[in-house]
Amino acid sequence: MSRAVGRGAAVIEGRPLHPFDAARGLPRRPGTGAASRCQGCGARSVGLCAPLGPAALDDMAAETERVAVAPRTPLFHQGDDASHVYTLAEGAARLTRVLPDGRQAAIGFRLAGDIMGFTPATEHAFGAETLTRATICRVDRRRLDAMFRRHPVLERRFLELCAGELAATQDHVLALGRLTAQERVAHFLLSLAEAQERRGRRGPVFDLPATRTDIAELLGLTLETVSRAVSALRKRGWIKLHGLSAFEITERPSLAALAAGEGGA
Amino acid sequence: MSRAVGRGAAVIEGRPLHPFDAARGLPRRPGTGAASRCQGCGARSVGLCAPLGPAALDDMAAETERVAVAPRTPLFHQGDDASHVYTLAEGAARLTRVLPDGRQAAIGFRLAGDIMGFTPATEHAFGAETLTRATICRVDRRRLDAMFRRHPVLERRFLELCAGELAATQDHVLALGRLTAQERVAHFLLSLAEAQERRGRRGPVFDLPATRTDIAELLGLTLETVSRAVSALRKRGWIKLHGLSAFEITERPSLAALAAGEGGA
DNA sequence: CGGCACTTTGATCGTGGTCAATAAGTGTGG
DNA sequence: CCACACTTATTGACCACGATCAAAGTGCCG
Repeated sequence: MSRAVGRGAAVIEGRPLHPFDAARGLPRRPGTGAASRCQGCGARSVGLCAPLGPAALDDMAAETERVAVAPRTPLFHQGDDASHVYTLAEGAARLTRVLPDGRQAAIGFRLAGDIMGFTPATEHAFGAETLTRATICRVDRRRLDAMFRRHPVLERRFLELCAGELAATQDHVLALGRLTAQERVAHFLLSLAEAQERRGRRGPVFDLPATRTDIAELLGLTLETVSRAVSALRKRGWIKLHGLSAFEITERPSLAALAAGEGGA
Repeated sequence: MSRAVGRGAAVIEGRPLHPFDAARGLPRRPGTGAASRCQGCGARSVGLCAPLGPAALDDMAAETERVAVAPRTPLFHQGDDASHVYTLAEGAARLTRVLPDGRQAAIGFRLAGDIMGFTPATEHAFGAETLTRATICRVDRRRLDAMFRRHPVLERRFLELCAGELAATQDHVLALGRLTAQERVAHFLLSLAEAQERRGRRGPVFDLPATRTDIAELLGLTLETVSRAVSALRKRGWIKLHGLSAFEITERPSLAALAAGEGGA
């Protein structure tokens, strides 16, 4: 339907990154062993391929394209043919929907190991774009169906991931419907920190792979309100900022209580 | 964790309805043919058992308890053991979450054919309660896993339903995050009408199986705001009310435009 | 017909949105 | 390495939508 990426290939650190649609032309390197194996999912407990054995992993890798993508690059748009399913191997991305009048909302953020764009429908109900530099695994939808037949455990895994996403999205509904601006921001920071901890991040400082505008679009607020809420949390001494793209939680219990809505309305 | 139902069995039309936990003591009538078959799911395109053949349906029926439930009856609570999966065969229900301070939000409404309470986690992340009189099919989680092995198509069906719920929930996120009160109410009425049409309802009048408070808790508003929004739509001549539990859409295009957010807010 | 739950409508208040100006952080070229 | 340009964040002043508090109205049941 729409071109996912502009003309010129983005360049970072002197190495050309593949704007996503260019990957269409890449030679699919069929299973040549460990080198082609999808590290991003195979290596972790969060990923799609977590339950697969080595042989199945190689089979999977043969069906998968692995591509580096520049920050702020659309992977697919709302309304596009749902011809592929994506796994985020590294980096951060967000899923967005647009209203006819141009208002935009982010449905959720995705980190390494998360799947994106899996749907039984024929077209994507939302768009996806990277927030940071990222590595993406892409599988053709029809090849994936064939994989399901060869490795039934994979279908079970999809079901688990899908149910997990559903739970996360329901949590988001609760936050949007019932939490105040400051509570939502606390909730967001905390869940971002927890997601990074689940992925093995150590130490007190977490990545903040999003601008105030990104956060606002996720939380149903404006960028000014997000900024005010962050400032308030900082002044209370509950969080600390390190530059623009990192933060630290200094009073987790207080932040958690606020995020859970224990402030009394 | 918590008792789902109070002591006395609710009685409607002189016939005792089973408060849900009482069903635990009911004899499970194993597959005695068509009479025990789960009509609620087997008969429609929306249900869990839609893709099953007659033999598989009987097998399924043997594993399923079918129970009539009174209006406003909790089926399970947030935090309960996720020991069963439920299908709504008739009637309407809602899924709710509560915050520690007592604020309550509805995650979504469910109509005939929808599944409730399916999760890979060990406990329910939300509670479910009927809005109207309803008929529920209940399957033990472990028996369901066994069913998955006997009828792989069933797992695929669960995946589809799960993905469908995810899409609906994401839509809800968009509505909560970006639509005004009136737009949300328009969106709600329209999607309720569409859900009933998908289930075969004919004619211009739709059930409204929810009070203003129910709708408010679903849309992240107060009951007064919902009432005002409904009145406004009525005064514009876009909808009509028929008593307290039915409504009619008289200007669908206008309502749809509003619900989609084309008002340029 | 009476009682009750739900709904509607009104008046006032507060959170967060909007518009606007300043400050901090980041990247680039001299 | 510093200066400049640009992006992103912060803070302030004001306003509007929806929340809150309160009272009257309507439909539904016994």
